[in-house]
Amino acid sequence: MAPDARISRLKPGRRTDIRRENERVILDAAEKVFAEAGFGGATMQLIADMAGLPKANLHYYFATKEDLYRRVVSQIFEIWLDAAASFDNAPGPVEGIGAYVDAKMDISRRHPHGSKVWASEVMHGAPVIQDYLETTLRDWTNGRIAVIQRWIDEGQMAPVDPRHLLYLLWATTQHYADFGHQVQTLNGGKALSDRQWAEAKASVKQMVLRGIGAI
Amino acid sequence: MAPDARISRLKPGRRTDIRRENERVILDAAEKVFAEAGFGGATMQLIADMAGLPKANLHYYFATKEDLYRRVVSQIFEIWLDAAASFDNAPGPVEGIGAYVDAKMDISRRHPHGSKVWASEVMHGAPVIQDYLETTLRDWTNGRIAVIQRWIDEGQMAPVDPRHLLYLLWATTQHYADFGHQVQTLNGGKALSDRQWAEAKASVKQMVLRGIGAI
DNA sequence: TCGTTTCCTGACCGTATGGTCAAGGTGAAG
DNA sequence: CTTCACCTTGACCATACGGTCAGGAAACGA
Repeated sequence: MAPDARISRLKPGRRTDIRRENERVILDAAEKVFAEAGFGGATMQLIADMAGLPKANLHYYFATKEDLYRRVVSQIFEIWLDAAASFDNAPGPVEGIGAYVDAKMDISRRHPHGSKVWASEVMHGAPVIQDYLETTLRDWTNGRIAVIQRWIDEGQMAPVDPRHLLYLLWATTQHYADFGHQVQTLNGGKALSDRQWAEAKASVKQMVLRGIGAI
Repeated sequence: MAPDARISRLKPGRRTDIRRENERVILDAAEKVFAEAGFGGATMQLIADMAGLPKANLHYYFATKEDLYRRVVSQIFEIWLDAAASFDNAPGPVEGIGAYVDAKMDISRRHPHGSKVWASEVMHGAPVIQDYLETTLRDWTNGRIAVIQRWIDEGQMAPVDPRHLLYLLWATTQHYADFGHQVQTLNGGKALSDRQWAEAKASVKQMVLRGIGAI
């Protein structure tokens, strides 16, 4: 309201830190709760408890449950896109797809909650991120299909349907996050060790690269 | 109460039909609603509307929401196990895994709701079917691992880790159900045609069988 | 110190949900 | 027809949920 010629730039002071830190804490808690209980099963009270804040405080930073959920999903999509970059600038499928599998497996290990929220969102018909699917994801997919097709044309891999290859990659790498509980149960109830994660990566890469005739 | 020497066996009369039919209608509606909204997001009212029955009638057949959910999940597990039979009595991986992929892809197409409910259940930590995971699923998995290992020992396929092969199979085939909305969006918003389903099956089988060195 | 903005939170509210119940309807056996 | 077990359902209840709000505390700038 007060007219001021100078653009008042926010110096990173304590106030800013408070907001940023609280938003981070709430988003982390929300991601976990949404992943474990689903959107419908999650309650603001549960998220508040997980974040160690009063429920009313959540509504100070995020107007509604939907807003909070939207932010969580967007955050995941960003991570997803970052991994997608591993695909680019690779001379061939061995490097490109190999790096992509590595990146996606790392995400499954480091962000299992996020992966579950994403899966849940898509399974329920993508009510929140439908526009992302139709724009960003579609464009990214078409771009990658072109790259794969080029590799095929160059004789670097067998002529498989690029689309179904991408689905196989997405499905398999995300399985270790989304179905992590099942994987763990079948692993004697113990979470995969560093060694087992490395073996999983290697196995997936071997099967995929061999499956497309790249090795 | 009335003492009767003869065991009064229920002849399949109209009464029995009513119960069976209503339970079927309710279970079908519940499967759909649970798949679309998740357990927490599903409401008995929604299921009742979908089934075309008053809500109170649902509670006549199923005491609680949890009971209804439990029945839905069990039903899915049965279908899942039936498909697993495709694996057996195959002379080698081409026939065995080929048939298994076919069966699982068919399930993804015919029972997408069931697949989503199962996925959701596992993602949320399998609160209801944890015992199934630890008994039936674990036994089935170990049995199949033995079969795959035998094929490897016989030189019918490359020495891949059987466990990760199973995960790849589960993940990929179920992807077409669980992420069906995403697949459809990337297919121009149209559901896969008969032809496209056949192509998907063929692509998956080709990549997998080649990936394990069976073809 | 004072004024202003931002942050915090206990108490509260309207609504929707899972579940109950009592009263009535219905099919079929005797 | 009578009887009885089974089925049906509108009305109701306690609870839990998302969201609001007023009033106070804390963090700045001047």
